[in-house]
Amino acid sequence: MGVKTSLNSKGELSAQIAEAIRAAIISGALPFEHRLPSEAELSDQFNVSRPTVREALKRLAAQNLIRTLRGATGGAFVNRLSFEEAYAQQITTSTLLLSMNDVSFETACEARYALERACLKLSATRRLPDHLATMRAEIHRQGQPGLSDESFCNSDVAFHRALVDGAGNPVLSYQLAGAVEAMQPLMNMITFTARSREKIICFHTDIADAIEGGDAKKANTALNALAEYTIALAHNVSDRHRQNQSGVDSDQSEITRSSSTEPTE
Amino acid sequence: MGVKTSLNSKGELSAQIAEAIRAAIISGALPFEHRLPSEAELSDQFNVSRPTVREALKRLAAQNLIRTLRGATGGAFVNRLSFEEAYAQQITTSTLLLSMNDVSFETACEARYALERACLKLSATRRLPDHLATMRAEIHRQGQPGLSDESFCNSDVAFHRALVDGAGNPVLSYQLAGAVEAMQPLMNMITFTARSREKIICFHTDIADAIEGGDAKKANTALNALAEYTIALAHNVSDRHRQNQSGVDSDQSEITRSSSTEPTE
DNA sequence: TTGATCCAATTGTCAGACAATTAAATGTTT
DNA sequence: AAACATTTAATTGTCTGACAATTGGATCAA
Repeated sequence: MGVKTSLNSKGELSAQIAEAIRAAIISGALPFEHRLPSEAELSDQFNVSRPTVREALKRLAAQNLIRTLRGATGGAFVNRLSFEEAYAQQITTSTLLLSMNDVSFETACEARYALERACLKLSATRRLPDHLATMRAEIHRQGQPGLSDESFCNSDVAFHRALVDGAGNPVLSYQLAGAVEAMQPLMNMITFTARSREKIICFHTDIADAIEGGDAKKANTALNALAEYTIALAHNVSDRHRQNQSGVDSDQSEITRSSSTEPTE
Repeated sequence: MGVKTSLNSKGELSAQIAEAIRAAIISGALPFEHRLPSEAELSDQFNVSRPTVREALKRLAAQNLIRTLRGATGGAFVNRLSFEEAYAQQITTSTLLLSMNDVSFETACEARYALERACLKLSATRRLPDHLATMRAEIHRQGQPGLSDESFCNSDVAFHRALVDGAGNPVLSYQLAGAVEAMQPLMNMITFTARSREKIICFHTDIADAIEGGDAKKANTALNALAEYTIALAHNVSDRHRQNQSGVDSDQSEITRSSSTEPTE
């Protein structure tokens, strides 16, 4: 029996090994919770050293494909990708993509509201009392005086999450999580005046009312109004931004310290 | 100047280091194409060994956050996440999620068509001749006799990709790529009869006609019809499937060989 | 100036060791 | 026999030091 697996392709060994194992997982040859051979056995099978195997396993761990446990019964186990993990991955990827490709606020906004619009009909018929309660609660929170911009944006995200989750389709929620959450940094750029908050809350209330009444059409109208208003707000901000902006080129080259760091020596 | 960075938090060092660097990248402290310190310098800064640093870097590489190059001017460079890479990541994550959480065909289908519906309006007004041409070409291809099920599904995906891309919003395309592509394995399970293909082509034609005429409403109607029909088809298949299915439990424990492998000794 | 050669920096890989962790096996006491 | 403490073995996590492979630039010669 061919226990040894040769790798002919080119490139780094750890990448090849990671790819081989990933393919095995995706194909279903390695079922969930299945324990991979130990690092020592793998390095034997692939005829490489243990550090190389470890680099391969770390690659897979970074993609949530496996978890590793220490100890006598430890090892690397095929991870069942949960919706939670998928959400998180989706969000980080979306956030990075947006921040790295200077997507215009208009484009991102358009995408976000277009996607949300897709949920309205389902949400209007299926939303549970929970979702509605969350929406109402967030609206209330948004009306609190003295709420920071960041908190307001967080609440905004929570409101829309509830709206999306109301559709009762986890796949839909997963797909939209990235769109909604990834917008947050961009949203945070907008300094909401009291007046604009008031209007936004008004739109939110309209949406919640429509969802409560099962009126998808009315919800759609309200969401459209919110979308238009948001984009208009952003337009103002970006105009002001353009005026203030000069060629600022930060030249930091040190890695930012993690929260728990201290200079040594 | 504190060159050394201490890591107080718990867990594996390589994970902590990866997280610190990832945070620095996401925060923008490390701009694109910026070269990270060499592995030796990093192991100095974080006060760990080089293998540990390497594991951290491999984790980041697996997430497309950095690339590494060998040689005198080599090193690890902050990678600008392209839409292409983001697509690919999005698709693999979505595919895994669906295959690992036995999402019902109905749920996935509903999500997919709901998302697509979000693009119709934009696509009807913005689509370029290219998109329309692709849609027409794929429709034609779908009508070819003797086309394999897999090719038909591929063409189906291409058709819908064109529809989505017609909206002219890369963020939207990115978000939907996962939904559409991840459905393919599920779609492949359905054996399309000549009769059902004919109907699907009919719906596709209706959609293309509507998009060409800029009639979002008509396109919406056609897409709804297609969605209903697809789900009905799937229902039949899953019913038949249920009858045939008994508890099959494969117990493979070997890692599938990569395409270029051979048993040794 | 051009071309070939050498050099230094850097990542990729290896080997072997030890630390840390964990569950199971073993032994001991009640 | 049951409950508890101890040992043990397996496994991952980390370190050290070394060498190979690669690659751009420097050096030097024609």
